[in-house]
Order: sequence, then C-alpha cells, then structure tokens
Amino acid sequence: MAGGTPAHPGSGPAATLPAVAPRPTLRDVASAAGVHPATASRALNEATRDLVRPATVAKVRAVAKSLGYQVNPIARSLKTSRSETVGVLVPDLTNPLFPPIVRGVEDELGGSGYTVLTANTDNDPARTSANFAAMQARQVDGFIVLTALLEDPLMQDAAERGVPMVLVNRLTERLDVSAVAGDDASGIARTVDHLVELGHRDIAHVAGPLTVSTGVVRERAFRESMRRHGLRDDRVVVTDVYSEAAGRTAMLGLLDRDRPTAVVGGNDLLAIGCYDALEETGLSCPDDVSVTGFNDMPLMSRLRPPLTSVRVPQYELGVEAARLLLDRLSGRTVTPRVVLLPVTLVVRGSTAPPPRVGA
Amino acid sequence: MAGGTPAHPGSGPAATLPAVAPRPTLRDVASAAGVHPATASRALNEATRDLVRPATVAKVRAVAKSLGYQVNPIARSLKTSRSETVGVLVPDLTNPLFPPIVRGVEDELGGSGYTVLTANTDNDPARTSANFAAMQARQVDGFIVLTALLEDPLMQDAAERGVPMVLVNRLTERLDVSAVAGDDASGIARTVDHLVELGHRDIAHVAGPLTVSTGVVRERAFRESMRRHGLRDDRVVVTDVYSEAAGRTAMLGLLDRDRPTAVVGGNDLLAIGCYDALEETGLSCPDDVSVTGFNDMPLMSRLRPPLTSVRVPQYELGVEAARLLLDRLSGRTVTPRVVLLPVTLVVRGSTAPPPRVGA
DNA sequence: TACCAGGCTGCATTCGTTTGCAAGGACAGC
DNA sequence: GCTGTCCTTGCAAACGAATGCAGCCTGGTA
Repeated sequence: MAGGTPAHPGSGPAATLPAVAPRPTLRDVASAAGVHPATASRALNEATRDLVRPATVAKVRAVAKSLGYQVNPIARSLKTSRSETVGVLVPDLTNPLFPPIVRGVEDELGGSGYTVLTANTDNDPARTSANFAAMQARQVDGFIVLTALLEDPLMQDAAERGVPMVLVNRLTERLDVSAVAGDDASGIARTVDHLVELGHRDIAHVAGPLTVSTGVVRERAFRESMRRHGLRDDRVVVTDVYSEAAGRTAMLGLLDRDRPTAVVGGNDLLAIGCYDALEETGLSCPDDVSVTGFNDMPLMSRLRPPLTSVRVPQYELGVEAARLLLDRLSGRTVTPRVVLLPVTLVVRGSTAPPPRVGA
Repeated sequence: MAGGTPAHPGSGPAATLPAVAPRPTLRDVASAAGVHPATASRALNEATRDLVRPATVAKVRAVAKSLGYQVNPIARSLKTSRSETVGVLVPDLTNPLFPPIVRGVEDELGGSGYTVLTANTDNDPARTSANFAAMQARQVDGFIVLTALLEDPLMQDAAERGVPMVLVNRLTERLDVSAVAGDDASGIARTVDHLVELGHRDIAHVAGPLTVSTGVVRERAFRESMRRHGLRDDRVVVTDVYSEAAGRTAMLGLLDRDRPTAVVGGNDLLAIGCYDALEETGLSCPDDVSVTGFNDMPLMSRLRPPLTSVRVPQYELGVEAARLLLDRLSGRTVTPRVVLLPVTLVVRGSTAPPPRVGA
C-alpha cells in the first residue's frame, strides 16, 4: 500500500523540488496572445467579453485554453471583494440530519460555480460567532445558517448589516431574512392525529430546546393539537439539547410520574433516547408505549422497532435554501421569503394502539 | 417566525444601506499607531514580531485591538501564496461513515487556525479532478483525501508534483504519501475467527469494489483468514459500489447458489443490504444466516438485529490525518508515514451459531 | 477631404499584505 | 571623538486581476 517504498528511489525526500511549473497568469496569456492584460481580462470575463472584438476574444480564449490558464480566485477576490464562496454554519455534521441538507446546498451552489465553506458550531454561540467572523474575513458572499437561535443577536446584527443569508430548519423571531424549513406544525399535528386515531389519550411530548425555533414550534403545535382533540396538553418535558441522552433522561422522568401510552419525540434522536429509557425499565415499544420521531433521518426505518417519524425533505431544504441565497446574491430578489416545505408522516412499527387498560 | 414583519418597518428593502463601516485595514492601524504599515505588519505577525521593538509591538497591538482589526486573509494569500486552508475530498458526506472523520479533521486543523474546504465527489473521477483543481486554484495548502482509488493517476500525479496530502481510509498502491487507515486486515481476521468459533464453516464475503484499497485489502484478508482455518476461501461476491442496493443484490446471488451460514460484509452498508435480501427471502438473521459489517457506523447497534461490526476509530482517523498534514505543512516531517489505527470487533445480535444441519 | 462618432484596446491605479533592502539612530570600542 | 555594528523602522515593489479613463483606429457623413 501507500508509502511502502518511494516511487522514485533516487530522489531524496523532496530535496530538489521538480521545479513546479508556475500557473500561467493573466499577463502570460495576454503576452502570448499579443494583447494587453486588461484586454485579456475582459475577453475572459463573461460579463465584459462583449467589450472586446469577437476575433480578439477567440484568440485570447484559445491561448488561455492552450496554456491551461485559470483565474486566480484569490487575486480576483482581493480586487472585487467577492469570493464566489458561501459559508455554511451547521451545529454538527455528525448528526445525521444535517449531511443531506448540506449536500443539497453544495450541489445547488456548486452548479453556479460557488464553493462552500462549512463549519461546525456545536451549538456554541462563541464558536458560531468566531466561525462567522472568520468566514466574513474570507470574503464569503453569503451564509446558509442551520444554527440560528430563536433569539439570536449575532444573526440579528448580521441581517441588519445587510449580510446576505438564508436560515434553514431553525428560524429566528422577528428577523427579516429568507428562510426555509419543514412545516413542523403540520407534521406534529399529523403525528398527534395518528396517535389519537390509534386510540391514545395519554400522550406526552419530549420537546427539544426552547432556544431554537424547532423546539418551540413543535411544542406549541403539540399543545394545540392536543387541545383540538380535547386532551390534556400539559404533559411536556423540555430538553436542553437534541440528543439521545437528553431523550433518555426526559423519558425516564415521564415514566416515573404517570406513564403515558404514547410519546411524541421532538426529533429522532430524542425518540431514540426514549427507546433506551423504555428498554431500561423493561417496557416495550410499541406494546406498552408508542414513540414517534421527527425528521426521519437515514436508517430510521431500520431501527428496532422501525421509527414512526415525520419525513422532512432534507436535501430539498438545502437546495431551496441555496436557491434563495443565489437569488439574493444575483440581486434578482431583494425581499426575504420564508418557504415551508411540506412534510409527511411515515408510520412504522413504533406506534400501535395503547395497551388495554384492564389487561 | 422569520420574515413576518421587517425589523425596521421604516427602512425599505435594503434601499439605503446603512453605510457599512469598512473593515479597518493594516494602513489604518499603522497610521493610528503612528508607524509605517510595514512595521504594523511585522508587529502583528507572530513570526516577525521580534524584529520590532517591544514597546512598538505593544502599541500596534493595542491599536489593532481597539480598532477591531483583522488581517485580510485574501490579501495575505495573494502575497504569500498560502491560504491557511486545506481541502477535504470525500466521496459522499451523506454516508454516515464520513462525517466523523471529517469532524476529526476539522477539529484538529481548526485548532491550528486552518480552515477546511470540503467537496463531495460521488466517486466520480471527473468530479474529483474538477474539485481538486478548483481547490488548488484557491491556494489550499494541502489535501486530505478520502476518495483515493487503488490506481489513481490524479493522486499519483499530485503527489509527484509535491502537493502536500494525506490519504485517509482509502489508500493507493505504490504511492509515496502519508496515509492513515484502520487496520482492515486484522479486523477481518477477527471477524472470521469469531464466526469460526461460533461453529460456522460455510462463510461467504460480500466484498466492496476492488478499485479501492478497502475492497481489496478486506477481500484478501478474508481469503487468508479462511485458508488459515482450512476453509474454502472462494465464496466471494464482489460489488461495484458500497451501497445497500449492491449488498442486497450480492446477497440474493449468494442465496441463489449454495447458501452460506454466515456472510462477512465488506462494510456496514453492504451488510444492511444483506439484511434486506434475507428478509425478502424469508430467512432470519442470525438464526439462518449470520451477518457482519465493517466500520461500525453510528446507529449500527440499533439495527434490527444489532449489527456485529468492526469498530474503526473514525474521528481519530481524521485527527491523525490532520496531524500528519500539519507536520508536513510545517516542514517538520518530510518523509511520508502510513499509520494503521487498531480496530476492534464489536459482537452484537447479528451473529449466532449456525443452524443445526439435521434440523 | 475633413470631421465626428463609436468601437476596441491600452495605460495606470487599486485591492491589503508581505518582505528585501536600505537608511536612520544609538551605543560601544578604540 | 570617530567609526563600526546592531537594532528599528521606513520605503517600495511585488502578488494577480479588474476597471475608469483616455486614446487609437475605423467608418460614415457632410
């Protein structure tokens, strides 16, 4: 495999560099084509190419291709203060929810020649702010933000300074920027409907952190749905982070008090935590307690039992966010838009009718 | 949520920009501190700060802080032709195997002030090559490559041109570059040992593509392990991509011929595909056929049944790769090193003794 | 034939930093 | 007291591309 023996036994460890041919510069192209660098620049640039005589354009382009010329994005950025780069702030790529979104962003943006800079913030405002600043220093043209807090001074401030950005999944209150998310409220409503139809009455909710929009929106939707069915809406445990551990703890707390027959998880990770708690206490899902998730991350259909969850079109979320940002960057659209993508409830093995009371 | 009503009802849609204060430049700092820009540059730069009188350094730094000065990485890159950025080439972030590795890379590199540029190649040489070139144009200082083919002209070429890079997980033959991977051979050996101990004799292998090192190394290790136990080593089906679909197809093929009592999957996705095939044909895992995976991706312990798999320290793989690259970039180390990290077999519910023949 | 208008192209500056070179000052040694 | 040597700092030229402005040439018109 790699590194067994050097490819070139003779050449020492990079002692004499093979005199790497320097990339041709615009000046090289110009002189080879017999024109001024300024002309070459205009000929190569799509926006200015019609300032140049067609014959000259052709010549310059031919020479550029034969020399293998590529613009130096660094130099261009310095001059134009743009970078054809957008920054993506994501809580944690290790959370299976995010990679599909990021891929959607990358694919869509890549198609328009943009490069993507990703950073993990671990929900830490300090890291978020540091990464944000670093990306701004690198002249990113805009941001795709998956980490927005409900009250987010950083984003608020950036938005007011006119920084182009699009929020994804997690939104912010009273903020005049474009955003795209799944229709969380309707997803929760469908979930509650489903459980009620199965016969459940004692339904609890393990809510995500109320510092992010997904947490409050889903929690509010849960309460409303329950009231709509004339059921108690106060069986809610709030967690402070979307994680399996938090879900487990919350569920143990619920089981300790009056055990519900069904639990609506704030997201899939919390639901998995509920599985853990049930297993520890010797209860069965779905025989004793039904559990539902949210997002329908990859592999959710293969859990034990397969998780009933709300499918959110993650990839499309990313694609749509990228589109909104592109619109904004191209100057076409200037008024912010909020897009809610439809979600669907996927019923699997983790939900079943409640156990018979008399049994 | 976002976009309900504008934060500033009065201000039109970004009609009059609030005259964003331009970032202070080095010149601003210099004149505010009463020194020449060159001096300011030296004072701010860690490497050159001892060329400047301590009192001057202090003054410049104070002024810089009060002005909120930050170097412009673009301008610096243009001058130094370095960028404090490294490129990461990954097949597909959506594959749960990779995010932990990438996070390891980001965390380690970020600690040294480097920024990470990620690109998905989808195992497509054309996309790989395009991304590679784009990153080089952006002056990345080095590469972390998770996409290497066993025979990889692109990487070969880059390595010979002296481009700093580290291969992760997938290695390349006869290539004199640093690399880090799990000890695949030993992982497979342990797996086969385990199955043999359980009593299996008819063991098959669903191998990954033989175009990447993981495919051939694991396949070779499988054959050797089988021979070591005096068993048939020719029950191997080779797939052309690591995916659930490929695993399913391969498994169906195996079941069609003489059914083995155990299958060693080339990785977890292939193993999951085997689950599918078994379920379709009405067979039970592990009662009829035992199945094992490789990598032990997140959630593997929660599958139905929980998957016996070889745990590879993914995050550490990324960290170690980043370290090797940092060493190379700092000029400390110049001779390539290949690091194999130890792996462990995690036994779960997908492996059991073979069914009784007479039964 | 002379003049004017456009269409193309060249010139020079600029973006913000880094860095080789040189000049200035201070201090010590003789 | 003069010269030599550091130690600091300033000067100016890059890095590679974009762009306002000016000038050239051509063609059309009076």
